[in-house]
Amino acid sequence: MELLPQSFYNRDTVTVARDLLGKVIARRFGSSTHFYSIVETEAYRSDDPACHAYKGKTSRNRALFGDVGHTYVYICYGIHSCLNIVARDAHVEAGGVLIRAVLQEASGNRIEGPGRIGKLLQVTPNHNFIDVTQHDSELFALDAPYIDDTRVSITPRIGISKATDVLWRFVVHAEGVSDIELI
DNA sequence: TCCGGGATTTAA
DNA sequence: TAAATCCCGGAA
Repeated sequence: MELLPQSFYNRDTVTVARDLLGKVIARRFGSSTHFYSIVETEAYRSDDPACHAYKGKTSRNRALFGDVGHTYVYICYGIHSCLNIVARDAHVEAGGVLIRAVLQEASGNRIEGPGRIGKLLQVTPNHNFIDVTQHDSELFALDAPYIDDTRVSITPRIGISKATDVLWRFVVHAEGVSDIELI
């Protein structure tokens, strides 16, 4: 499998969130590497009140302003480390895609919830600024076939109180399951 | 130094 | 549906 190039992330954050579905996150643990395909994402842009970067750069969110294709990890509710990949085009100052659910390739298990993913991948705020376009990084992302629209639900983002109208959450479901059952 | 927000989780 | 949870950024 091929690494996703930096140009993949240098597009509108919402587009990248959509296109990241089905792509593979690889986590290197010493000599072994584990692979997870992404099945749920949300987009956050600095022109969006729900984004951490909405009020400008701070020491917590500064990774969102950094190079695209790098990680942004933040702590939520004091305990959960949540993983994002920085992605934006030139229209915004900052932006990233939150990884909300993955499929563990080895077992086929679906892991839902950004906090659980942080735990599973053992990421911490020390894992900010990791370049996921580099094969030797602890975390990197690989290309995979595009997931057809018929298998994707598009919904408002969850867990937030601002900008709940935009449809910036993308969820992959199995074939043959209707959107209505899932939303 | 201190206060409170917070892109969650879990249990009932 | 509601309560627990607690670190850390940002302001004072």
